[in-house]
Amino acid sequence: MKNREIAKIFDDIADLLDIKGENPFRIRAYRRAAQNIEGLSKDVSEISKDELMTIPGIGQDLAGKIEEYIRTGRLQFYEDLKKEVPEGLSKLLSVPGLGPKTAKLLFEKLNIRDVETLEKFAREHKLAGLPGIKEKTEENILKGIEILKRGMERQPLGKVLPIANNILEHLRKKAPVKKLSVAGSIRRWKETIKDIDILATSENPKDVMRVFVHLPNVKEVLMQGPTKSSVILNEGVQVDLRVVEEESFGAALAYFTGSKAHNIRLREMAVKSGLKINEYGIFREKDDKRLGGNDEEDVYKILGLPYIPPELREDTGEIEAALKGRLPKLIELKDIKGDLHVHSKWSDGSHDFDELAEEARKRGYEYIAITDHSKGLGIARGLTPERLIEQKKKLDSFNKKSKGFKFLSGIEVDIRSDGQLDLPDDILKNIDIVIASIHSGFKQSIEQLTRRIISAMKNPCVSVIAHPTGRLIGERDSYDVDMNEILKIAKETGTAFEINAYPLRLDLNDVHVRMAKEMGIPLVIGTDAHLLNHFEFMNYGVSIARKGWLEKGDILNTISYDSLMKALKKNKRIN
DNA sequence: GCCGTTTTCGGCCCGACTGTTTTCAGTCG
Repeated sequence: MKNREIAKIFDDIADLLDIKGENPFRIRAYRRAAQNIEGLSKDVSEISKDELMTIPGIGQDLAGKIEEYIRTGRLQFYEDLKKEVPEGLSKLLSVPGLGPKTAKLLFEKLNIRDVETLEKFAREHKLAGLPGIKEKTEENILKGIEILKRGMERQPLGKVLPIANNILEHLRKKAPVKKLSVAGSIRRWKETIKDIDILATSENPKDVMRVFVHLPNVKEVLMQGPTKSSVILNEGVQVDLRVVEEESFGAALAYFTGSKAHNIRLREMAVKSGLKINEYGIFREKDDKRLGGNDEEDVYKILGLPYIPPELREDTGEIEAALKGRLPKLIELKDIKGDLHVHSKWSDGSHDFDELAEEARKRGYEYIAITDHSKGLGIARGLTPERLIEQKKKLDSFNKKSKGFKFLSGIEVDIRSDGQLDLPDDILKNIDIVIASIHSGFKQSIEQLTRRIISAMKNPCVSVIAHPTGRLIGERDSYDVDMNEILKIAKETGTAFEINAYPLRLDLNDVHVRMAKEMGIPLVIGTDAHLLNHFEFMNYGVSIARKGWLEKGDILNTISYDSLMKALKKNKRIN
């Protein structure tokens, strides 16, 4: 899978061209191509050149460049460009508020080519005096470097979303708001978030802003105006609040939800039909007559499109699908009939079966799978064969007495570093759902890790591979696996893949989910709950599924207990 | 660099804010 690598290179090229002051549309072409390749649900190295050119934003030239990179492992154009523009220079662009023009200026006039030097010069007031730069700009550059250093760039959704919800609740209670919504990447359920965007309507915007900048966890007010205010919270996240007119709420919501690429496509379509879209509404170009904008649906309807859910708005084919009437009917939380990844007191979970059953019933579930760790994870008090058998007996007797709710006996069995499972087959074959996953040896080579997972999938007892890439967002990168290869084998073995809904995992991610769907691999969503309130994470799992274009029928735990048990047996090829 | 029932060349989204300016460039979303 070279998709990420190539996307990164195209993005780098865009940065370098940007600094060179190249044609902005050429730069945009590279960025768009990068984004579309990253979001691609196929392995680029398996796509012919002709087919590459059918990807939006990839033409003759870029298809050739992709081919060159796959064939030779390098891209001459990129190498030449790096010689022309010093490498560190593009790092300057990661300083918020500092763009390509300033980076170029700093390099040419002062030979600044890294952030450290930039900070030194700014502190010593050596930047002021350059054209367009005075004291205030120096200050802003230092502030930008500060933000960069504090790692305030992007934070995991799982950390930011609860903060955003708290703010919404506070504003609803304390401020004179009418309509109120989160927008931006949170609303699109991106896995990492740069800042929290909130949109409101009010008859008294000033009061709303006053309440906002006095939120209890505000650390610094960046700006405060009648329609827009920005603050930084103690948690290190920036929050922007915009108050708009009632009649513009829909247009503004669409606008501030993005993505930018999605918006650009919509506006291009609008222009071609003699229309204009901005954050105030949708207008007829010739006489500026306003056609709509109160509701978000207006924007799509007037363009002749069905409503596109926020999770899909990434310009990764959703507009084309909408035009053809082929948008998926996305899975919803209410479709989920049970959680297939739950830990109990028997290993490192905190609750017994009765507590878990009660919580599950409260959420309207028909079943949950108890999937404790296996013995290899000593630290989590993993189950020995004996304890697993004992646990299954307990669950069976619970099920006999229970009406309308069932436990699946399960296990999250460790895939050892040699690819062997941590428990013997003659034990596993009697368990309803065997989830295999990796908890050690992350540093192995891509070949080793891929082989490890494949050998687990080839074991007929294994129904599901859990958190297949092992990442913890913002803490630990994915380990190296050949996802394309693994999914191909999954297709052969009938193994399902998990969307682990634990907010720091979200593993598979949306791109892999979509890839799995297109390859016909069954998926399950599990929360990996260790506490009762972790059941709440199902929301994240469903959203990643939605972001991966999944429908109800693509997820196994949307079916009834009986059908699920049948499906698991069939997948395991055991009669 | 991409793209096309008006086009294979000449277009390519839109607006706000900031800091530097005296009409605008740079950056951002």
